[in-house]
Amino acid sequence: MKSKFPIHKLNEYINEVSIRNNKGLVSEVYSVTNSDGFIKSTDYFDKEVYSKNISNYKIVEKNQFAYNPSRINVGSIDYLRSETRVVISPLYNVFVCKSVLQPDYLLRFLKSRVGLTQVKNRTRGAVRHSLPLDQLGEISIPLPNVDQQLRISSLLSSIDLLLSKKHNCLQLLETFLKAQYYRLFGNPNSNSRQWPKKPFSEVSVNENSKRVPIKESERDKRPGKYPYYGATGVIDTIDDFIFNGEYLLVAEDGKNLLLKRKNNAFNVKGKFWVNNHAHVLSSNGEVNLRYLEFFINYIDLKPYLTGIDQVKLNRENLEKIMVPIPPTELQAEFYKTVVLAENLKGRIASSLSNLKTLYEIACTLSFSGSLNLEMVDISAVKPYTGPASAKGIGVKRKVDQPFKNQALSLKKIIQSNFKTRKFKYQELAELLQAASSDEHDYEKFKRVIFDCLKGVGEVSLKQVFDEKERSILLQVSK
DNA sequence: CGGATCTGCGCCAGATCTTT
DNA sequence: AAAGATCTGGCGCAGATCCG
Repeated sequence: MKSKFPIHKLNEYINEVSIRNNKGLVSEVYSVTNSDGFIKSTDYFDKEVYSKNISNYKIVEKNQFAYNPSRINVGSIDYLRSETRVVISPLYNVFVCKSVLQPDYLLRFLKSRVGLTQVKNRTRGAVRHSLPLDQLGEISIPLPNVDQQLRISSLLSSIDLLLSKKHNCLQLLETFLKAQYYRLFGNPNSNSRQWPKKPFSEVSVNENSKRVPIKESERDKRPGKYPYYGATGVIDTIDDFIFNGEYLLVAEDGKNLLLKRKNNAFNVKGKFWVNNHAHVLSSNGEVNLRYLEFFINYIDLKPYLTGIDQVKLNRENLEKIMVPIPPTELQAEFYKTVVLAENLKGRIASSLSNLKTLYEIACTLSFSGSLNLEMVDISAVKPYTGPASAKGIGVKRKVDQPFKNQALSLKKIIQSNFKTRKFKYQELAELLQAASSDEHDYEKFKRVIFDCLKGVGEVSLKQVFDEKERSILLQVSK
């Protein structure tokens, strides 16, 4: 990895934390997922998936990191942002950063292309690719001073903010369309406007027979520009097409028919391929295809679903659905709104994809140290000031290296300890960086220490090798 | 004995097989 | 061949097993 910043091994700046919930003081159970990071377990899963007894769970505090060793390669890592403590399953590894390494900077690095490559290279195991904490520690990270880290974080998070605002715009448009549908047609479930009804089979042409599933390995051999559709959207691309024109696709199976996290009916135009998980429908002129699409998305499909284990909307049941038929003019009015909204959605989506590219570029340039970050305003940013005390909240199973009081100045620490104190190179590097210096070479340490010891009488400074720690220490003695 | 690591379960979504 | 049923691998977890 190339960078203008000094490169360091991560293990110099992180310490494992393993504090259990033995006293049962923490009841908020979280998970760390690849899509949402830290999230309340019951918000992510439909039911309680965690143990009834959570006394062995690990307690996580604000700014501490947690990751799933078998899932970090797909992004299951995050640091806790909330003020309140939470507990997570003991399978997670929990660690804390020293103050010279800002959590947000570290997270963005580990999720960047160059960070993720290192993560993937260090995982072990054949079936489960697992990354133990000591291997995470072997990762090299470009480490500028705290000020620079904050600027990089701030720059990247401002792009993130724009991305989420664009996502919100897309959501708003969805809400707007639903409101428009209800305004024009009333409630689709109860047919509150009492429009005349026809079965689905009479208002569309089913073209399921033309579908062809192609297995993934085959698709890999046939790369191309045509989208390949599954139950709820594009899942791949391929070198050929079997449909050409405007169609309505309706999911045939999958839990999404109940959960509705994505649309079950969607409009597709142009040349494309469909596997055997979506019904393919074209218009027979009875109703506007787009009206039909939104109708399917807004109604409750539960009465039409079969399958005990695997949820399914088979063709027979789909064709039984009674579709209210509002006047053609109203359908045309709705269609006009849909086209306008989608035009807007398309423009937002393309700027979203540009923004994602921008984020990637900003990431690469930031970590390589080739951006001038003076323009980034960090006056409102509160830097992370190091690990908090975990006293009294649980039982520590593993004793960590005690952290030094960062509030004390380097000079005070050295002066008050000079008689017997030994200083680890790393400890000094940390203190020096905390004092916002980005230099940390051995000669500088000596100068700083001699500076600090001025006026305390005659002292000597020598290097000793610590057998136990297997590292070189600086010893100050009279 | 306690912490680290491995194994397997339930669930999901897409892939593939079986029946009509 | 179409429709439906079953299989498969990935995910996130719990609990068993391993090991110093």
